[in-house]
Amino acid sequence: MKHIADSTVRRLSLYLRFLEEFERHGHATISSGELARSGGTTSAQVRKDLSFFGSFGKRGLGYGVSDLIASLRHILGLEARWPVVIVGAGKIGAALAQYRGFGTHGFDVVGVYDTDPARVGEALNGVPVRPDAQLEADIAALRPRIAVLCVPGEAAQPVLDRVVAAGIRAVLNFAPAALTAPEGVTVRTVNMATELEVLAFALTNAP
Amino acid sequence: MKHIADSTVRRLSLYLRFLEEFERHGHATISSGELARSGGTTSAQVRKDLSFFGSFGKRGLGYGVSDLIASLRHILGLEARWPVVIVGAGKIGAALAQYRGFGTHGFDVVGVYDTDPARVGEALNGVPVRPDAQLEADIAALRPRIAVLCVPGEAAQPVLDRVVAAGIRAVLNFAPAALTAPEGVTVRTVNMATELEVLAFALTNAP
DNA sequence: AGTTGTGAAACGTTTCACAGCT
DNA sequence: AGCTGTGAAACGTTTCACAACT
Repeated sequence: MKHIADSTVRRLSLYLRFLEEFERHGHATISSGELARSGGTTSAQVRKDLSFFGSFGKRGLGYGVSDLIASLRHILGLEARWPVVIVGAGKIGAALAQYRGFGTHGFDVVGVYDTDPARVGEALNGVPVRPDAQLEADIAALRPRIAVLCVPGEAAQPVLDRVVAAGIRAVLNFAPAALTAPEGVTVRTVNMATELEVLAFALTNAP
Repeated sequence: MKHIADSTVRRLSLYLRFLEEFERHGHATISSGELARSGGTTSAQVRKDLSFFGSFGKRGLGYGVSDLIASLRHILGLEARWPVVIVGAGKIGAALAQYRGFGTHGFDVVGVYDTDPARVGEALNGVPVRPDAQLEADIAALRPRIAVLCVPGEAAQPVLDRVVAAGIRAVLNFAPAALTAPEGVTVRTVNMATELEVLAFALTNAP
């Protein structure tokens, strides 16, 4: 398949959110224009994004809401559930482990790991915090496909290396660190400092 | 000034992180190539990013680390501290309020707000949780420039409208909702579901 | 010799505009 | 008549390559 832009995939995810909303409201069809308005983009952009994967609409009518939901779930790889491990049971890790949205969107937290013996044994939303030393064995046994890193900045690269060695190929990093991973491993970093600095820049250079 | 791409601003923030690291290690100068290697980009990209704002290096030598730190802090608007309010003292809001990185990067949490009387009065990292009804009055009094939204999805748009009406022009949104704001208001949304779905897509379409 | 700063070229993404289908 | 799907055009971003400078 032709390479798909990151921005396109992010918009597909957004479209899916709105379609689910539309379905709850009982709408059966939707046009690219309506979808665009919800997502802050244009109708041409919506049609182009979808066109990379096939044609899902009916000319003159628009898209069937539930059909398009099914197509998007297929495209995004959401037909099966994804097991996830969270590494780090500090404030952020614990908050994420208890976030209901994980489960409702098809992701299952199968383990939370921490080096602090005081935190091990605690149960977060039904998932027990396990010793960090167990990480590799559990990845081998439970076969999670995604790791979420919520460790201190200086621990992030070593933990990334460990989960990659254990077979993980997708990582969501909340640690304040820029990470390097081998080819074939996808890492997305959410960095609070960068987000705030982009806002500070916008405010500083406001009209 | 010519419009600066979002991607450029994000990289400038990253460069600043690395330069601070370099300074702690006692390095006095750095070349665009070294900076690029740390940040996962190219030397041409580093030079181009900086060139939008002026010329900060010495040909044949590279950049003075502390000079470039000062320049980047100036460009990003980090010479004064930025007061911030956090709306929502649930798991994520509380975790953020206690995150030390806020303070060390020049942002001061001046208030945390929640509708739940059980949470009001609690102190998070020295900042008391105040009643949601106080939000407008406190924004008027304390003049924060940035609001961080950690409320449930359905509350996000109403809260955004309130903080905008009260004078806020930059918002970091952790609520699972796509928000619309008037011209002149910058909103950045960090959406867990989207981040995970981008990873699921990458895994599904792996080589 | 080494590295910056920057126009020009290459590349990628978004928007346009319309043929084609319902 | 109305809306999709899509090549082509416009636009934006990154990479190249080299003159300018230390």
